[in-house]
Amino acid sequence: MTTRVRFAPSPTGYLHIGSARTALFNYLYARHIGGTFLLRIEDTDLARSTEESTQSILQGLEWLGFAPDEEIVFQSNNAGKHRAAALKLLAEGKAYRDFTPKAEPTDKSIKETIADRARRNQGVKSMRDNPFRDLSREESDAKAAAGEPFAIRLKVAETGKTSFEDGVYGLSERDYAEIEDLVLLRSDGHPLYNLAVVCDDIEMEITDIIRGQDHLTNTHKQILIYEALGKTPPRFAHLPLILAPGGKKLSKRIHGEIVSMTTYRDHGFLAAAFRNFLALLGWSPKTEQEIMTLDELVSAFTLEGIHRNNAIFNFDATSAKRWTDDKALWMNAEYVRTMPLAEILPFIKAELKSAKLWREEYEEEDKEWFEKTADLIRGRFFTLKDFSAQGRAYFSEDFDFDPAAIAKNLKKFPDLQTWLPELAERFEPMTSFTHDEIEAVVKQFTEEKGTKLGVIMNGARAALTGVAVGPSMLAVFEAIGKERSILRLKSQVAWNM
RNA sequence: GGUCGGUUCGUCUAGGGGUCUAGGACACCGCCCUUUCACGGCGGCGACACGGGUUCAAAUCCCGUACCGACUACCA
Repeated sequence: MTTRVRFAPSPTGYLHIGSARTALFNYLYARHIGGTFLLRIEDTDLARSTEESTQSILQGLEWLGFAPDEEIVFQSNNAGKHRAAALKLLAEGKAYRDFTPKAEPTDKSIKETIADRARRNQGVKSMRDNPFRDLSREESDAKAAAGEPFAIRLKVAETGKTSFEDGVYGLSERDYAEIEDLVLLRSDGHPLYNLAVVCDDIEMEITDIIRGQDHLTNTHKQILIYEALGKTPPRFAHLPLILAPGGKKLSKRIHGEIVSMTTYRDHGFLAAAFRNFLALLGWSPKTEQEIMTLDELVSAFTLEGIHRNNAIFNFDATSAKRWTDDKALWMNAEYVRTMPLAEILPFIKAELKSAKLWREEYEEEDKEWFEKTADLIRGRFFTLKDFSAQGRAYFSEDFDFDPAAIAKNLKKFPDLQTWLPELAERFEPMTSFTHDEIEAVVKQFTEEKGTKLGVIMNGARAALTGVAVGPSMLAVFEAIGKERSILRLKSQVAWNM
């Protein structure tokens, strides 16, 4: 039997970082053993699920490169089957109708209500004391026929325990006494999560369920449903959670866009880099290699490398520099700088296009220049956005000057206001404008002025690129070209700022 | 409250009885290189939650405590 795994998000928000990692691990696991990777959208919570969210999740997955091997399953389409399964269990006596009126919602938070109730029931209430649990079939049928609303609950045995071997957490056992007669079907006829998941996983022939650790205790309930349905449960593996700094839950409400995958795409992250970063959160190849291609991740991935403790996604919302995890940023920079040029070129092109800096010549007569320049400037970039921001001066005459760069490299040396235009004049007669020739001219000029090379070079950098950082200035002159260099050295724009 | 799980540098992690004066990465700091720099090179700072056991030997095994987390719903 071939291995089949699924990623099953509920569309109540965008694809967040924890879900993205769950998708990644499922994907890596499937590819590692030549299995099938499936996607199921768990949209049974009609009140919270939105089409917009589904699209956002799909976009996130597409960006990361995890295309499902078969058609996407929408859980809401299977409600009829889930209902039928509940009815079947009812007919077989494995479930019963509970005529207890639905509890009224309180104004307290849901979590608190649950904890309160649990405390109150402590040592008082048994999990099996539902008055309708042992109602005779005749009585139950009669009440139902009379139109009394009811929910269908699974009849959990009095004694015994469920147990399974978790792929990450090891043996997990739970006494039946700890598990209530869970509701399968609501009184309004809607199936509940645990039933829906089990039914769908059976129908999709899922063999391995890899999901967040928050489902670890749910697993016991689900195993009970598998058993009632007469099916063998699949293998389970639970993943540690990804938490916010301080060890708190990472949530959309308090952490905002930082948890959304689309944020990273929109901030110039390379999917390959983010994937790589995500893989190392909660999993380790147990080697010292950290930069890994997808193929390397696939072949190194095993459940044994997954941790049992939660990981923290580290960031500082109050800092512009650390708006997201340092390591994610570093990883992306590493990819931007060292990826094979041919692989990153399409991404650079897309970035320039969206910034309206792309010119068709870059693919024709200026192809060589473009590739050489892109390769030159990426050495100090962190994200794709840098190509259109810090790198803007290479592709456009309309670029901004960084005030700090002007102050530090230009205005601090007032002589430069006349020197730079003079240097431009030295460039004018040059027939070959390349590294060695430029160096000779600039050095000669520097000596004549009795100043330091750095003063001229840094001043020129600010004038030519608007920023204080970049590659070797000789290479910059070459990349900007003779004509544009001359124009920018002569320009007084920066001086008037 | 109960059940279950977790706890190695600030963060991601290696290590699973002796090789640990605990290794790597990010961040931070310093030095070097350099025309600048957020490049590169070298170095530094920095952790086994706590308390008991077991053992010749414990970061590693056992117990307890603390802290964190999940679940405890006619949410998913």
